Amino acid sequence: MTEALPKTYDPAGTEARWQAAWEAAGAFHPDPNAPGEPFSVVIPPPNVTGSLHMGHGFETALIDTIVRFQRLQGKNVLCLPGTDHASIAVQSILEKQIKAEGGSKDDLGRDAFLERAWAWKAGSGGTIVGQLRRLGYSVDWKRERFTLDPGLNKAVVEAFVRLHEQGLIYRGEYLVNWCPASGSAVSDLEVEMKELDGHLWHFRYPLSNGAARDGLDHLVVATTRPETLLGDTGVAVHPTDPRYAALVGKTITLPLVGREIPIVADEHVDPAFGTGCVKVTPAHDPNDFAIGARHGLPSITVMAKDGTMNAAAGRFAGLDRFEARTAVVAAMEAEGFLVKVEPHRHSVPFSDRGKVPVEPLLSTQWFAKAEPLAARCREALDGGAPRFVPQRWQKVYRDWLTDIRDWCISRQLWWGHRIPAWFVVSETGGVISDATPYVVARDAAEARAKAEAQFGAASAAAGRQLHLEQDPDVLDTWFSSGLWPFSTLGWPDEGAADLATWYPTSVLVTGFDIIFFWVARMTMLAGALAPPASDEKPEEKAWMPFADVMIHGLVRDENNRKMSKSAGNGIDPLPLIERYGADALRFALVREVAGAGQDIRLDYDRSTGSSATVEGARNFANKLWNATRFALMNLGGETPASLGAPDPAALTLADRWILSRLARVNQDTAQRYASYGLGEAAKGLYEFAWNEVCDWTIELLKRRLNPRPATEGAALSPEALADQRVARQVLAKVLAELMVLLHPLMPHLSEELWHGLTGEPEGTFLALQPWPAVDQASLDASLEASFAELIEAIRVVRNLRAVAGLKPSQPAPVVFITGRPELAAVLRQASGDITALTRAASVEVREPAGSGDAAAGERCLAAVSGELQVLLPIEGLVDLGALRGRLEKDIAKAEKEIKGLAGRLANPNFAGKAPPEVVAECRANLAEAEAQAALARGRLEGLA
RNA sequence: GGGCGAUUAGCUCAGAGGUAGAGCACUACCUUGACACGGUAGGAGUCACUGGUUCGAUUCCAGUAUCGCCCA
Repeated sequence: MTEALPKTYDPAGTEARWQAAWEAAGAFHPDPNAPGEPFSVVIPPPNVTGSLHMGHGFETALIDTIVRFQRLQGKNVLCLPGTDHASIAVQSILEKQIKAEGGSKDDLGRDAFLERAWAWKAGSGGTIVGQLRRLGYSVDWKRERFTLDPGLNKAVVEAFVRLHEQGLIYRGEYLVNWCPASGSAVSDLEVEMKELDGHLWHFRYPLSNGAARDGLDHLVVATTRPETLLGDTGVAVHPTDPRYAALVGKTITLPLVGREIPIVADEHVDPAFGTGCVKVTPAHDPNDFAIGARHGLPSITVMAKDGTMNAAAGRFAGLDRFEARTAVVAAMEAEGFLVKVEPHRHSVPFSDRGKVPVEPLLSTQWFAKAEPLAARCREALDGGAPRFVPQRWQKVYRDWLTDIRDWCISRQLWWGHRIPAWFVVSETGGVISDATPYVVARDAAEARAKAEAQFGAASAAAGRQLHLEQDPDVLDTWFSSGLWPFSTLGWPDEGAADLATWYPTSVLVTGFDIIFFWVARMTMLAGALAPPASDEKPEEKAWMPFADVMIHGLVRDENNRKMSKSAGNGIDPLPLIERYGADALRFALVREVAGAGQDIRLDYDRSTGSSATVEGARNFANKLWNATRFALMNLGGETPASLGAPDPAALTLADRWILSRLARVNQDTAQRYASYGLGEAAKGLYEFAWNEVCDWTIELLKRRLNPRPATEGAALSPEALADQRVARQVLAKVLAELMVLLHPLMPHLSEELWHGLTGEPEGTFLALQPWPAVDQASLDASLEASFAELIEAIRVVRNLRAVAGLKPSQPAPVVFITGRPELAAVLRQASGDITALTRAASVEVREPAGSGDAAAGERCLAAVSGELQVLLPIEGLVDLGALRGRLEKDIAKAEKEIKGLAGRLANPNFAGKAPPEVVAECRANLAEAEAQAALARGRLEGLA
């Protein structure tokens, strides 16, 4: 890249080239035995059915920025990618396919179905993994994992067996969330409440045998789900409700069914809702289930697992649950039991995956006991582990871990980790029922051995031969995801090198919507299973799967709506990457994230496919490209290494300024990256690179990089050549170091430009370089302040020229008047720079001549900034009106300031109570504002 | 019902107890030997509302309103 670069940066080719080079070189495939402090991140695995959306893009940008920074810090970094097997999602895709072909999964059978599922996975599954590469993700692709991999299956089985041994997994009959669409139980977390407009039906329930109390021969119950009344086994009222006190203990004859059911008193009933009487259907409602348990009411299930009514529903058997609702209401009305119907808005639980209302259903499932697991996590949190960034999310995590309910982990599906439990079906006549004994084991052989030990003798005595059948169900996908932080590193092999080196991991980066799914379940499972603490790691924290949890917000669409597949409002990152480059997209997303944990809105024009935000980042990339292009045209073929460090004595004011700024930005940026202040890091670098490096430093260096001999054609003086070399040294150092600082955010561009600047060979990577040491000797705050004054002076001159209407090409003499010797010195020292940047015909710096500056009478352009007067003594070209306007504005501004400051100082409380340095500063500002106003007034009069 | 977050320039967002910033958009000028995906200059805000604390509040506290999210 020594030839002149094209004028515009073209990201596509560059990005593809470096991605290929990194991967080919195995640049991100770490050795667990390599030196360097371990730093590890396991990426929350995206769903294997998914394709890349902006949320992944965003999370990837964050994670990759973090791990690239840590790599530059010399850490032994592992970033491990993968996908999860998404039981329900994959199974529903396949079932749809099979149905379209006219078959069913049951025709196919389990083995053929699974074969087909793996074929699907090999084909269209995991496209997302390929798409992630387009972002330049510095993960170790050789360690890529899938939650159904054999190794991970081993971990899942081991985890199940151990948790069962510890009594943390049990089997039982409880009300679970049944998703009729997928034909499986789902966990509480996979249920989403939706507000829907429904009805509240009021039904008359007659007391048994025509009995009447206090003139009442019936109760009125209100329900949103009439079809469940077929399963009612009681009616409940509040114990203190005087209306019904006399009826408690009596019975009701259930309409349509004729069952006699008791009236019970229960605290749970809200006397103010409806009539204050509720029907109790323990088999179809979680609250009723609890009431039923408290009062010993039986549970009658009236629905089958496909959402139709079963035989217990009598004449309604076979109807779909929604048809049954209509039919039951009609029958109640016909028989005179319908009192009234009111419109009613209520929450209906929906299955996340199936998109249909879930049915609370009594069924036998496997559960993980949550409380003991959660308790250990809460204790760890009291000790500060894990550390949440931003901290407020830890409350969400803690609240969820408090009053937690048991986790239903079995799924009636085929695609997934089959539950390692074997039923001893020979004990129950070949069928699996709630009463069938079982053993939990690592494989069939172990199961048989355990069964022999437990049941062999009794069976033999009864003349039976032991027969085992494995539970057909699989485990919740999240159960395997919950093991991800250690199952991917080789657990349960506790001697695995990866596990020893990189567990616990350093940070988990994920969205707040996933705190329960991943964060909490990972910590809970780790609490029971993770490898024991090693000597170096404090006991109480060693099992915690990650030290830090960085929570990010969601990416929203241009209308601030959550992007979702069903709403169809997702913004596809891939076209944006093609259009602007992966670096631009990454930078844009990270730069927007300064308010950590806050949602970000990505502007996007759907008609053109453009995004101003990403375009801005692309422009920034192009700016860096051109700055480097400029450098390559001006470094005379030299590199930072061949040029060496500049002699401090030879540096100009501007040189020392930019080197001080560079050191400071290096320091700040490293601190921000390390503490997850990624947005701030991006913003800081953007401002530094564009404003300080490009707008000022490069402009100031131009003259020195291309010195003009005193006379046309003459040789350059030795001084000019020496200064040119200093200018080259400064430019090369600043740009090359800037590329390192930017690398975590814009890996491809920085890699490309760093190679251009340093001339390093292809096989060397910026990605693996050490972070440059902060040059402490260069830090100089007072110098930075002086330089800011110089910049201000130049701006005043430019403003004056613009206000007066001078053509940019027209030279004009510049006179500075200031009473501050140190400012005068800076201006004199920089007069060459001022000439270059303001088209000055000449630059003169002088002190105010006594009271009422003699120059005041001169007819010239004038402006006042603080204690600095700037004059442009020229005749005939002046827009006097505009100039007066400018001065009047200066005066007004100064007067406003004077008013405010004087008012404050006049308040005796201020002088008495405010800190002395604030008062002093206030006085100084007032003096300066007064001086400025006086000078500007003098100038204005001089114009008259 | 409980909790959390947001409300600052036309738009998207920073910010901090001492009189407000950036990017985009806008206006004027500039095809200047890195870059028009650029440069220079400029205009633009009662910091949602009401109280309180304070010498001083846009910033801290309380309440209100609107929007969004989580939990029940």
